[in-house]
Amino acid sequence: MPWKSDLARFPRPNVAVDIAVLSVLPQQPTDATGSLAVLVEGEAGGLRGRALPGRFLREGQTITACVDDVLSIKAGLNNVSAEPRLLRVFDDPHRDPRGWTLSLAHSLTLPPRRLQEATAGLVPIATNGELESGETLLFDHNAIVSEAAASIRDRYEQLPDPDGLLEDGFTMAELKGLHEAVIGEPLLKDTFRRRMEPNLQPLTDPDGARLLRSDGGRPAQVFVHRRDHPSVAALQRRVLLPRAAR
Amino acid sequence: MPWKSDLARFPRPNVAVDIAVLSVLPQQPTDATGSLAVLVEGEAGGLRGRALPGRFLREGQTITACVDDVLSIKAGLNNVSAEPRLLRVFDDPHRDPRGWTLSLAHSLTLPPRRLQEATAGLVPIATNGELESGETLLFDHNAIVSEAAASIRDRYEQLPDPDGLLEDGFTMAELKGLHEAVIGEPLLKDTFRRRMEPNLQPLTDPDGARLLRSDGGRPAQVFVHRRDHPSVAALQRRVLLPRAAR
DNA sequence: TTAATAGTGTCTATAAGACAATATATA
DNA sequence: TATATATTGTCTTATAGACACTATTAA
Repeated sequence: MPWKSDLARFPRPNVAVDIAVLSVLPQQPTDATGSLAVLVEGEAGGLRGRALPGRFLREGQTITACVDDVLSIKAGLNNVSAEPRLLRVFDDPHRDPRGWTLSLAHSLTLPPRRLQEATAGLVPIATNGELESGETLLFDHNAIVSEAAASIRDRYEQLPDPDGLLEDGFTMAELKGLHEAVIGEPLLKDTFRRRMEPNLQPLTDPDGARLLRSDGGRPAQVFVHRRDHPSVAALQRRVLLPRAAR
Repeated sequence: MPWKSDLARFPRPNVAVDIAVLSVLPQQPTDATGSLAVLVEGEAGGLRGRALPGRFLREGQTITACVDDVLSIKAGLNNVSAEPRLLRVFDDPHRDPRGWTLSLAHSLTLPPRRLQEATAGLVPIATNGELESGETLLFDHNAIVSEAAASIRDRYEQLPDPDGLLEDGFTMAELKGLHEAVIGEPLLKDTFRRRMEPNLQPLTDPDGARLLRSDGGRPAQVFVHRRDHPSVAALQRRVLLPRAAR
Protein backbone atom coordinates (compact mmCIF):
# COMPACT_ATOMS: atom_id res chain seq x y z
CA MET A 1 0.00 0.00 0.00
CA PRO A 2 1.11 3.53 -0.68
CA TRP A 3 1.52 5.56 2.47
CA LYS A 4 3.23 8.82 1.86
CA SER A 5 1.53 9.94 -1.31
CA ASP A 6 -1.08 12.62 -1.29
CA LEU A 7 -3.96 10.75 -2.89
CA ALA A 8 -4.96 13.71 -5.00
CA ARG A 9 -1.54 14.36 -6.41
CA PHE A 10 -1.60 12.08 -9.42
CA PRO A 11 -3.87 11.63 -12.42
CA ARG A 12 -6.25 8.74 -12.00
CA PRO A 13 -7.51 6.28 -14.62
CA ASN A 14 -11.02 5.68 -15.77
CA VAL A 15 -12.05 2.24 -14.63
CA ALA A 16 -14.45 0.24 -16.77
CA VAL A 17 -16.06 -3.06 -15.87
CA ASP A 18 -16.63 -5.43 -18.78
CA ILE A 19 -18.63 -8.60 -18.37
CA ALA A 20 -18.82 -11.90 -20.21
CA VAL A 21 -22.31 -13.11 -19.31
CA LEU A 22 -22.31 -16.86 -19.89
CA SER A 23 -25.25 -19.18 -20.36
CA VAL A 24 -26.15 -22.27 -22.35
CA LEU A 25 -28.17 -22.66 -25.52
CA PRO A 26 -30.27 -25.75 -26.15
CA GLN A 27 -29.22 -28.33 -28.69
CA GLN A 28 -29.81 -27.27 -32.29
CA PRO A 29 -30.80 -29.73 -35.02
CA THR A 30 -27.31 -29.37 -36.51
CA ASP A 31 -25.41 -29.90 -33.26
CA ALA A 32 -24.52 -32.99 -31.34
CA THR A 33 -24.83 -31.03 -28.09
CA GLY A 34 -26.07 -27.72 -26.74
CA SER A 35 -23.62 -24.85 -26.54
CA LEU A 36 -22.02 -22.48 -24.13
CA ALA A 37 -22.91 -18.92 -25.12
CA VAL A 38 -22.06 -15.35 -24.24
CA LEU A 39 -24.11 -12.17 -24.24
CA VAL A 40 -22.83 -9.65 -26.82
CA GLU A 41 -23.99 -6.07 -27.18
CA GLY A 42 -25.37 -4.79 -30.45
CA GLU A 43 -23.56 -2.13 -32.46
CA ALA A 44 -22.71 0.72 -30.15
CA GLY A 45 -22.46 4.43 -30.76
CA GLY A 46 -19.63 5.53 -32.96
CA LEU A 47 -17.53 2.38 -32.89
CA ARG A 48 -17.62 -0.28 -35.56
CA GLY A 49 -18.03 -3.75 -34.19
CA ARG A 50 -19.60 -5.34 -31.17
CA ALA A 51 -18.38 -5.75 -27.64
CA LEU A 52 -19.23 -7.24 -24.28
CA PRO A 53 -21.48 -5.19 -22.05
CA GLY A 54 -19.57 -2.82 -19.82
CA ARG A 55 -19.66 0.48 -17.97
CA PHE A 56 -17.54 2.88 -15.96
CA LEU A 57 -17.29 2.28 -12.27
CA ARG A 58 -18.95 5.18 -10.42
CA GLU A 59 -17.81 6.70 -7.18
CA GLY A 60 -19.02 4.84 -4.12
CA GLN A 61 -19.94 1.82 -6.23
CA THR A 62 -18.68 -1.72 -5.84
CA ILE A 63 -17.93 -3.84 -8.89
CA THR A 64 -20.95 -6.00 -8.10
CA ALA A 65 -23.21 -2.94 -8.07
CA CYS A 66 -21.68 -1.73 -11.32
CA VAL A 67 -22.33 -5.11 -12.92
CA ASP A 68 -25.93 -4.98 -11.74
CA ASP A 69 -26.27 -1.60 -13.44
CA VAL A 70 -24.75 -2.87 -16.66
CA LEU A 71 -27.04 -5.85 -16.78
CA SER A 72 -30.16 -3.85 -16.09
CA ILE A 73 -29.30 -1.00 -18.49
CA LYS A 74 -27.76 -2.95 -21.35
CA ALA A 75 -29.52 -6.29 -21.12
CA GLY A 76 -32.76 -5.58 -19.32
CA LEU A 77 -31.84 -7.92 -16.49
CA ASN A 78 -32.88 -6.77 -13.05
CA ASN A 79 -31.98 -8.14 -9.65
CA VAL A 80 -29.18 -10.31 -10.88
CA SER A 81 -27.60 -11.46 -7.67
CA ALA A 82 -24.84 -13.60 -9.11
CA GLU A 83 -21.34 -12.66 -8.04
CA PRO A 84 -19.13 -11.57 -10.96
CA ARG A 85 -15.86 -13.45 -11.27
CA LEU A 86 -12.70 -11.46 -11.99
CA LEU A 87 -10.82 -12.69 -15.04
CA ARG A 88 -8.27 -10.10 -16.00
CA VAL A 89 -7.33 -6.42 -15.94
CA PHE A 90 -6.53 -4.68 -19.20
CA ASP A 91 -3.94 -2.05 -18.47
CA ASP A 92 -2.42 -0.90 -21.72
CA PRO A 93 -2.27 2.87 -21.14
CA HIS A 94 -3.22 3.55 -24.76
CA ARG A 95 -5.86 0.88 -25.26
CA ASP A 96 -8.60 3.49 -25.34
CA PRO A 97 -7.91 6.50 -27.60
CA ARG A 98 -10.26 8.63 -25.50
CA GLY A 99 -7.99 8.49 -22.46
CA TRP A 100 -6.32 6.37 -19.81
CA THR A 101 -8.78 3.59 -19.05
CA LEU A 102 -8.39 0.34 -17.19
CA SER A 103 -10.82 -2.45 -17.86
CA LEU A 104 -11.73 -4.99 -15.21
CA ALA A 105 -12.90 -8.04 -17.14
CA HIS A 106 -15.36 -10.32 -15.35
CA SER A 107 -17.53 -13.28 -16.10
CA LEU A 108 -20.93 -14.16 -14.74
CA THR A 109 -23.14 -17.19 -15.30
CA LEU A 110 -26.91 -16.96 -15.65
CA PRO A 111 -29.40 -19.74 -16.25
CA PRO A 112 -31.10 -19.51 -19.68
CA ARG A 113 -34.42 -18.79 -17.98
CA ARG A 114 -33.03 -15.48 -16.70
CA LEU A 115 -31.91 -14.42 -20.15
CA GLN A 116 -35.18 -14.60 -22.01
CA GLU A 117 -35.67 -10.91 -21.34
CA ALA A 118 -32.19 -10.05 -22.52
CA THR A 119 -32.06 -7.43 -25.22
CA ALA A 120 -28.60 -8.38 -26.33
CA GLY A 121 -27.92 -11.59 -28.16
CA LEU A 122 -26.45 -14.84 -26.93
CA VAL A 123 -23.61 -15.94 -29.20
CA PRO A 124 -22.42 -19.58 -29.13
CA ILE A 125 -18.86 -20.27 -28.05
CA ALA A 126 -16.82 -22.95 -29.83
CA THR A 127 -14.76 -25.61 -28.11
CA ASN A 128 -11.58 -23.62 -28.67
CA GLY A 129 -12.96 -20.60 -26.82
CA GLU A 130 -13.57 -18.49 -29.90
CA LEU A 131 -17.02 -17.40 -30.99
CA GLU A 132 -18.60 -20.01 -33.22
CA SER A 133 -19.43 -17.32 -35.77
CA GLY A 134 -15.77 -16.34 -36.00
CA GLU A 135 -16.81 -12.76 -35.14
CA THR A 136 -14.13 -10.46 -33.77
CA LEU A 137 -15.23 -8.28 -30.88
CA LEU A 138 -13.80 -4.88 -30.02
CA PHE A 139 -10.74 -4.44 -27.82
CA ASP A 140 -9.54 -7.75 -26.37
CA HIS A 141 -13.03 -9.00 -25.74
CA ASN A 142 -12.47 -12.23 -27.63
CA ALA A 143 -9.77 -13.04 -25.11
CA ILE A 144 -12.17 -12.35 -22.25
CA VAL A 145 -14.71 -14.72 -23.74
CA SER A 146 -12.06 -17.36 -24.18
CA GLU A 147 -10.92 -17.03 -20.57
CA ALA A 148 -14.46 -17.03 -19.30
CA ALA A 149 -15.16 -20.22 -21.23
CA ALA A 150 -12.04 -21.93 -19.93
CA SER A 151 -12.96 -20.87 -16.42
CA ILE A 152 -16.52 -22.20 -16.44
CA ARG A 153 -15.36 -25.40 -18.11
CA ASP A 154 -12.85 -25.91 -15.33
CA ARG A 155 -15.53 -25.40 -12.70
CA TYR A 156 -17.92 -27.87 -14.30
CA GLU A 157 -15.24 -30.55 -14.22
CA GLN A 158 -15.19 -30.30 -10.47
CA LEU A 159 -18.84 -30.31 -9.50
CA PRO A 160 -22.25 -31.09 -11.00
CA ASP A 161 -23.56 -27.51 -11.23
CA PRO A 162 -21.26 -25.00 -9.53
CA ASP A 163 -22.81 -21.98 -11.27
CA GLY A 164 -26.42 -23.01 -10.68
CA LEU A 165 -27.48 -23.32 -14.32
CA LEU A 166 -30.08 -25.93 -13.41
CA GLU A 167 -32.94 -25.66 -10.97
CA ASP A 168 -33.23 -28.23 -8.21
CA GLY A 169 -34.94 -31.43 -9.26
CA PHE A 170 -32.98 -32.19 -12.41
CA THR A 171 -32.43 -35.64 -13.86
CA MET A 172 -29.08 -37.19 -14.67
CA ALA A 173 -29.82 -36.81 -18.37
CA GLU A 174 -30.52 -33.10 -17.95
CA LEU A 175 -27.30 -32.67 -16.01
CA LYS A 176 -25.38 -34.56 -18.68
CA GLY A 177 -26.94 -32.37 -21.35
CA LEU A 178 -25.83 -29.30 -19.44
CA HIS A 179 -22.27 -30.57 -19.17
CA GLU A 180 -22.19 -31.42 -22.84
CA ALA A 181 -23.30 -27.89 -23.65
CA VAL A 182 -20.71 -26.34 -21.33
CA ILE A 183 -17.76 -28.35 -22.61
CA GLY A 184 -19.11 -28.76 -26.13
CA GLU A 185 -18.49 -32.49 -26.31
CA PRO A 186 -20.64 -35.58 -25.90
CA LEU A 187 -20.15 -37.63 -22.74
CA LEU A 188 -20.70 -41.25 -21.77
CA LYS A 189 -23.75 -41.64 -19.59
CA ASP A 190 -22.37 -44.39 -17.35
CA THR A 191 -19.05 -42.77 -16.56
CA PHE A 192 -20.78 -39.45 -16.18
CA ARG A 193 -23.27 -40.83 -13.70
CA ARG A 194 -20.58 -42.40 -11.57
CA ARG A 195 -18.58 -39.19 -11.53
CA MET A 196 -21.56 -37.05 -10.54
CA GLU A 197 -23.49 -39.27 -8.15
CA PRO A 198 -21.36 -38.66 -5.02
CA ASN A 199 -22.19 -34.96 -5.24
CA LEU A 200 -25.90 -35.31 -5.91
CA GLN A 201 -28.73 -35.76 -3.46
CA PRO A 202 -31.72 -37.84 -4.68
CA LEU A 203 -34.99 -36.08 -3.97
CA THR A 204 -37.63 -37.96 -1.98
CA ASP A 205 -41.23 -37.32 -1.07
CA PRO A 206 -42.22 -36.84 2.58
CA ASP A 207 -42.47 -40.62 3.04
CA GLY A 208 -38.90 -41.07 1.92
CA ALA A 209 -39.78 -42.59 -1.44
CA ARG A 210 -37.61 -41.50 -4.32
CA LEU A 211 -39.01 -38.85 -6.62
CA LEU A 212 -39.01 -39.75 -10.28
CA ARG A 213 -39.85 -37.89 -13.47
CA SER A 214 -40.72 -39.44 -16.78
CA ASP A 215 -39.95 -38.18 -20.26
CA GLY A 216 -41.20 -40.82 -22.64
CA GLY A 217 -39.20 -43.69 -21.21
CA ARG A 218 -38.32 -45.17 -17.88
CA PRO A 219 -38.80 -42.46 -15.23
CA ALA A 220 -35.59 -40.96 -13.91
CA GLN A 221 -34.52 -40.08 -10.39
CA VAL A 222 -34.47 -36.35 -9.75
CA PHE A 223 -31.60 -34.77 -7.82
CA VAL A 224 -30.41 -31.63 -6.12
CA HIS A 225 -26.83 -30.44 -5.89
CA ARG A 226 -25.11 -31.60 -2.76
CA ARG A 227 -22.74 -28.88 -1.61
CA ASP A 228 -21.63 -30.30 1.72
CA HIS A 229 -20.92 -33.91 0.87
CA PRO A 230 -17.61 -35.30 2.08
CA SER A 231 -16.62 -36.25 -1.43
CA VAL A 232 -16.89 -32.64 -2.50
CA ALA A 233 -13.80 -32.08 -0.42
CA ALA A 234 -12.23 -35.14 -2.03
CA LEU A 235 -12.97 -33.79 -5.48
CA GLN A 236 -11.56 -30.40 -4.69
CA ARG A 237 -8.53 -31.90 -3.02
CA ARG A 238 -5.49 -31.89 -5.20
CA VAL A 239 -4.84 -35.36 -6.49
CA LEU A 240 -1.99 -34.72 -8.87
CA LEU A 241 0.88 -34.72 -6.43
CA PRO A 242 2.00 -37.68 -4.41
CA ARG A 243 0.59 -37.50 -0.91
CA ALA A 244 2.64 -37.12 2.19
CA ALA A 245 4.58 -39.99 3.65
CA ARG A 246 2.79 -41.63 6.55
CA MET B 1 -17.43 -0.88 -22.93
CA PRO B 2 -18.89 2.51 -22.21
CA TRP B 3 -19.51 4.49 -25.35
CA LYS B 4 -21.47 7.59 -24.77
CA SER B 5 -19.90 8.87 -21.61
CA ASP B 6 -17.59 11.80 -21.59
CA LEU B 7 -14.56 10.23 -19.99
CA ALA B 8 -13.85 13.29 -17.90
CA ARG B 9 -17.35 13.58 -16.48
CA PHE B 10 -17.07 11.30 -13.48
CA PRO B 11 -14.76 11.09 -10.51
CA ARG B 12 -12.11 8.45 -10.91
CA PRO B 13 -10.61 6.16 -8.29
CA ASN B 14 -7.06 5.90 -7.14
CA VAL B 15 -5.71 2.56 -8.27
CA ALA B 16 -3.12 0.83 -6.14
CA VAL B 17 -1.19 -2.31 -7.05
CA ASP B 18 -0.39 -4.62 -4.13
CA ILE B 19 1.93 -7.55 -4.55
CA ALA B 20 2.44 -10.80 -2.70
CA VAL B 21 6.04 -11.67 -3.61
CA LEU B 22 6.41 -15.39 -3.04
CA SER B 23 9.57 -17.39 -2.57
CA VAL B 24 10.79 -20.38 -0.60
CA LEU B 25 12.84 -20.55 2.58
CA PRO B 26 15.27 -23.42 3.19
CA GLN B 27 14.49 -26.10 5.72
CA GLN B 28 14.96 -24.99 9.33
CA PRO B 29 16.21 -27.33 12.06
CA THR B 30 12.71 -27.36 13.58
CA ASP B 31 10.87 -28.06 10.31
CA ALA B 32 10.30 -31.22 8.36
CA THR B 33 10.38 -29.23 5.14
CA GLY B 34 11.29 -25.81 3.80
CA SER B 35 8.55 -23.22 3.59
CA LEU B 36 6.71 -21.02 1.19
CA ALA B 37 7.22 -17.39 2.20
CA VAL B 38 6.00 -13.92 1.31
CA LEU B 39 7.72 -10.57 1.32
CA VAL B 40 6.21 -8.18 3.92
CA GLU B 41 7.02 -4.51 4.28
CA GLY B 42 8.26 -3.10 7.55
CA GLU B 43 6.21 -0.65 9.59
CA ALA B 44 5.04 2.10 7.30
CA GLY B 45 4.45 5.76 7.93
CA GLY B 46 1.52 6.55 10.14
CA LEU B 47 -0.27 3.21 10.04
CA ARG B 48 0.07 0.59 12.71
CA GLY B 49 0.85 -2.81 11.31
CA ARG B 50 2.58 -4.25 8.29
CA ALA B 51 1.40 -4.76 4.74
CA LEU B 52 2.38 -6.15 1.38
CA PRO B 53 4.44 -3.88 -0.86
CA GLY B 54 2.29 -1.70 -3.10
CA ARG B 55 2.04 1.57 -4.94
CA PHE B 56 -0.32 3.74 -6.95
CA LEU B 57 -0.51 3.14 -10.65
CA ARG B 58 0.86 6.18 -12.50
CA GLU B 59 -0.41 7.57 -15.75
CA GLY B 60 0.98 5.83 -18.80
CA GLN B 61 2.19 2.94 -16.68
CA THR B 62 1.30 -0.71 -17.08
CA ILE B 63 0.74 -2.89 -14.02
CA THR B 64 3.96 -4.75 -14.81
CA ALA B 65 5.90 -1.48 -14.83
CA CYS B 66 4.25 -0.43 -11.59
CA VAL B 67 5.24 -3.72 -9.98
CA ASP B 68 8.81 -3.23 -11.17
CA ASP B 69 8.81 0.18 -9.47
CA VAL B 70 7.42 -1.24 -6.24
CA LEU B 71 10.02 -3.97 -6.12
CA SER B 72 12.90 -1.66 -6.83
CA ILE B 73 11.77 1.09 -4.42
CA LYS B 74 10.44 -1.02 -1.57
CA ALA B 75 12.54 -4.14 -1.79
CA GLY B 76 15.69 -3.11 -3.58
CA LEU B 77 15.01 -5.53 -6.43
CA ASN B 78 15.92 -4.29 -9.87
CA ASN B 79 15.17 -5.75 -13.28
CA VAL B 80 12.58 -8.17 -12.05
CA SER B 81 11.12 -9.47 -15.24
CA ALA B 82 8.59 -11.90 -13.80
CA GLU B 83 5.01 -11.32 -14.87
CA PRO B 84 2.71 -10.46 -11.96
CA ARG B 85 -0.35 -12.67 -11.64
CA LEU B 86 -3.70 -11.01 -10.91
CA LEU B 87 -5.44 -12.43 -7.86
CA ARG B 88 -8.25 -10.10 -6.90
CA VAL B 89 -9.54 -6.53 -6.97
CA PHE B 90 -10.49 -4.88 -3.69
CA ASP B 91 -13.33 -2.53 -4.43
CA ASP B 92 -14.98 -1.52 -1.17
CA PRO B 93 -15.50 2.22 -1.77
CA HIS B 94 -14.60 3.00 1.85
CA ARG B 95 -11.72 0.60 2.36
CA ASP B 96 -9.27 3.48 2.45
CA PRO B 97 -10.25 6.39 4.69
CA ARG B 98 -8.13 8.73 2.59
CA GLY B 99 -10.34 8.37 -0.46
CA TRP B 100 -11.81 6.10 -3.10
CA THR B 101 -9.08 3.59 -3.85
CA LEU B 102 -9.16 0.30 -5.71
CA SER B 103 -6.45 -2.21 -5.04
CA LEU B 104 -5.31 -4.67 -7.69
CA ALA B 105 -3.83 -7.57 -5.76
CA HIS B 106 -1.17 -9.59 -7.55
CA SER B 107 1.30 -12.32 -6.79
CA LEU B 108 4.77 -12.84 -8.18
CA THR B 109 7.26 -15.63 -7.62
CA LEU B 110 10.98 -15.00 -7.28
CA PRO B 111 13.76 -17.52 -6.69
CA PRO B 112 15.43 -17.13 -3.25
CA ARG B 113 18.66 -16.08 -4.96
CA ARG B 114 16.93 -12.94 -6.23
CA LEU B 115 15.72 -11.99 -2.78
CA GLN B 116 19.00 -11.84 -0.94
CA GLU B 117 19.12 -8.11 -1.58
CA ALA B 118 15.55 -7.62 -0.39
CA THR B 119 15.16 -5.02 2.32
CA ALA B 120 11.80 -6.33 3.41
CA GLY B 121 11.47 -9.61 5.23
CA LEU B 122 10.33 -12.98 4.01
CA VAL B 123 7.62 -14.37 6.27
CA PRO B 124 6.82 -18.11 6.19
CA ILE B 125 3.33 -19.16 5.12
CA ALA B 126 1.58 -22.03 6.89
CA THR B 127 -0.20 -24.90 5.18
CA ASN B 128 -3.57 -23.22 5.75
CA GLY B 129 -2.49 -20.08 3.89
CA GLU B 130 -2.11 -17.91 6.99
CA LEU B 131 1.23 -16.49 8.07
CA GLU B 132 3.06 -18.94 10.28
CA SER B 133 3.61 -16.18 12.86
CA GLY B 134 -0.11 -15.56 13.07
CA GLU B 135 0.54 -11.92 12.23
CA THR B 136 -2.36 -9.89 10.87
CA LEU B 137 -1.48 -7.60 7.98
CA LEU B 138 -3.25 -4.37 7.13
CA PHE B 139 -6.34 -4.25 4.93
CA ASP B 140 -7.19 -7.67 3.48
CA HIS B 141 -3.61 -8.52 2.84
CA ASN B 142 -3.83 -11.80 4.73
CA ALA B 143 -6.45 -12.88 2.19
CA ILE B 144 -4.13 -11.94 -0.66
CA VAL B 145 -1.36 -14.05 0.84
CA SER B 146 -3.73 -16.95 1.27
CA GLU B 147 -4.91 -16.74 -2.33
CA ALA B 148 -1.38 -16.36 -3.61
CA ALA B 149 -0.36 -19.47 -1.68
CA ALA B 150 -3.29 -21.49 -2.99
CA SER B 151 -2.49 -20.34 -6.50
CA ILE B 152 1.18 -21.30 -6.48
CA ARG B 153 0.37 -24.62 -4.81
CA ASP B 154 -2.07 -25.36 -7.60
CA ARG B 155 0.52 -24.58 -10.21
CA TYR B 156 3.16 -26.79 -8.63
CA GLU B 157 0.77 -29.73 -8.71
CA GLN B 158 0.67 -29.48 -12.47
CA LEU B 159 4.31 -29.10 -13.43
CA PRO B 160 7.80 -29.51 -11.97
CA ASP B 161 8.72 -25.83 -11.71
CA PRO B 162 6.17 -23.58 -13.41
CA ASP B 163 7.42 -20.42 -11.68
CA GLY B 164 11.11 -21.06 -12.27
CA LEU B 165 12.20 -21.26 -8.63
CA LEU B 166 15.07 -23.58 -9.54
CA GLU B 167 17.86 -23.01 -11.99
CA ASP B 168 18.42 -25.53 -14.77
CA GLY B 169 20.44 -28.52 -13.73
CA PHE B 170 18.59 -29.49 -10.56
CA THR B 171 18.41 -32.98 -9.14
CA MET B 172 15.23 -34.88 -8.34
CA ALA B 173 15.95 -34.42 -4.63
CA GLU B 174 16.26 -30.67 -5.04
CA LEU B 175 13.00 -30.56 -6.96
CA LYS B 176 11.31 -32.66 -4.29
CA GLY B 177 12.62 -30.31 -1.59
CA LEU B 178 11.19 -27.37 -3.51
CA HIS B 179 7.79 -29.01 -3.78
CA GLU B 180 7.80 -29.87 -0.10
CA ALA B 181 8.52 -26.26 0.70
CA VAL B 182 5.80 -24.98 -1.60
CA ILE B 183 3.08 -27.30 -0.32
CA GLY B 184 4.47 -27.56 3.20
CA GLU B 185 4.23 -31.34 3.37
CA PRO B 186 6.71 -34.19 2.97
CA LEU B 187 6.43 -36.26 -0.21
CA LEU B 188 7.35 -39.79 -1.18
CA LYS B 189 10.44 -39.88 -3.36
CA ASP B 190 9.36 -42.72 -5.60
CA THR B 191 5.89 -41.48 -6.40
CA PHE B 192 7.25 -37.98 -6.78
CA ARG B 193 9.85 -39.10 -9.27
CA ARG B 194 7.33 -40.93 -11.40
CA ARG B 195 5.00 -37.95 -11.42
CA MET B 196 7.74 -35.51 -12.42
CA GLU B 197 9.87 -37.53 -14.83
CA PRO B 198 7.68 -37.13 -17.95
CA ASN B 199 8.11 -33.36 -17.72
CA LEU B 200 11.83 -33.32 -17.07
CA GLN B 201 14.69 -33.46 -19.53
CA PRO B 202 17.88 -35.21 -18.33
CA LEU B 203 20.95 -33.10 -19.05
CA THR B 204 23.77 -34.66 -21.06
CA ASP B 205 27.29 -33.63 -21.99
CA PRO B 206 28.20 -33.03 -25.66
CA ASP B 207 28.85 -36.77 -26.13
CA GLY B 208 25.34 -37.61 -24.99
CA ALA B 209 26.40 -39.04 -21.63
CA ARG B 210 24.13 -38.20 -18.73
CA LEU B 211 25.24 -35.42 -16.41
CA LEU B 212 25.36 -36.34 -12.75
CA ARG B 213 26.02 -34.41 -9.56
CA SER B 214 27.02 -35.86 -6.23
CA ASP B 215 26.18 -34.69 -2.74
CA GLY B 216 27.67 -37.25 -0.39
CA GLY B 217 26.04 -40.31 -1.86
CA ARG B 218 25.27 -41.80 -5.20
CA PRO B 219 25.44 -39.04 -7.83
CA ALA B 220 22.09 -37.90 -9.12
CA GLN B 221 20.93 -37.15 -12.64
CA VAL B 222 20.48 -33.44 -13.28
CA PHE B 223 17.46 -32.19 -15.17
CA VAL B 224 15.93 -29.18 -16.86
CA HIS B 225 12.27 -28.39 -17.09
CA ARG B 226 10.65 -29.71 -20.21
CA ARG B 227 8.00 -27.26 -21.35
CA ASP B 228 7.03 -28.79 -24.65
CA HIS B 229 6.69 -32.45 -23.80
CA PRO B 230 3.51 -34.17 -24.97
CA SER B 231 2.66 -35.21 -21.46
CA VAL B 232 2.58 -31.58 -20.39
CA ALA B 233 -0.54 -31.34 -22.48
CA ALA B 234 -1.80 -34.54 -20.90
CA LEU B 235 -1.24 -33.14 -17.43
CA GLN B 236 -2.98 -29.94 -18.22
CA ARG B 237 -5.81 -31.78 -19.90
CA ARG B 238 -8.89 -32.05 -17.77
CA VAL B 239 -9.15 -35.53 -16.39
CA LEU B 240 -12.04 -35.18 -14.01
CA LEU B 241 -14.87 -35.52 -16.45
CA PRO B 242 -15.65 -38.58 -18.48
CA ARG B 243 -14.26 -38.27 -21.95
CA ALA B 244 -16.31 -38.07 -25.05
CA ALA B 245 -17.89 -41.13 -26.57
CA ARG B 246 -15.96 -42.28 -29.56
C1' DT C 1 -45.29 -56.42 -27.99
C1' DT C 2 -41.93 -52.34 -29.32
C1' DA C 3 -39.72 -48.00 -28.54
C1' DA C 4 -37.55 -45.06 -25.52
C1' DT C 5 -35.04 -43.73 -21.82
C1' DA C 6 -32.74 -45.03 -17.09
C1' DG C 7 -29.56 -47.47 -14.62
C1' DT C 8 -25.97 -51.43 -13.48
C1' DG C 9 -22.19 -55.12 -14.09
C1' DT C 10 -17.90 -55.70 -15.29
C1' DC C 11 -13.52 -55.70 -17.82
C1' DT C 12 -9.30 -53.02 -18.96
C1' DA C 13 -5.82 -49.60 -18.56
C1' DT C 14 -3.67 -46.19 -15.94
C1' DA C 15 -1.76 -44.12 -12.05
C1' DA C 16 -1.13 -43.06 -7.15
C1' DG C 17 0.30 -44.79 -2.64
C1' DA C 18 3.31 -47.64 -0.37
C1' DC C 19 7.17 -50.68 0.79
C1' DA C 20 11.37 -52.75 -0.31
C1' DA C 21 15.16 -53.82 -2.96
C1' DT C 22 19.16 -52.56 -5.73
C1' DA C 23 22.81 -49.15 -7.54
C1' DT C 24 26.73 -45.95 -7.15
C1' DA C 25 29.19 -42.69 -5.22
C1' DT C 26 32.40 -41.03 -0.85
C1' DA C 27 34.89 -41.70 3.53
C1' DT D 1 34.28 -51.93 4.18
C1' DA D 2 30.25 -48.72 5.95
C1' DT D 3 27.31 -44.93 4.85
C1' DA D 4 24.61 -41.95 2.22
C1' DT D 5 21.91 -40.90 -1.42
C1' DA D 6 19.66 -42.30 -6.05
C1' DT D 7 16.85 -45.24 -8.69
C1' DT D 8 13.87 -49.18 -9.81
C1' DG D 9 10.58 -53.25 -8.94
C1' DT D 10 6.33 -54.40 -7.66
C1' DC D 11 2.04 -54.91 -5.03
C1' DT D 12 -2.33 -52.73 -3.82
C1' DT D 13 -6.07 -49.74 -4.54
C1' DA D 14 -8.88 -46.48 -6.95
C1' DT D 15 -11.05 -44.87 -10.95
C1' DA D 16 -11.75 -43.46 -15.77
C1' DG D 17 -13.10 -45.35 -20.15
C1' DA D 18 -15.64 -48.57 -22.52
C1' DC D 19 -19.10 -52.01 -23.77
C1' DA D 20 -23.01 -54.63 -22.87
C1' DC D 21 -26.64 -55.80 -20.30
C1' DT D 22 -30.94 -55.18 -17.44
C1' DA D 23 -35.04 -52.20 -15.81
C1' DT D 24 -39.25 -49.43 -16.19
C1' DT D 25 -42.25 -46.65 -18.27
C1' DA D 26 -45.66 -45.25 -22.51
C1' DA D 27 -47.86 -46.31 -26.81
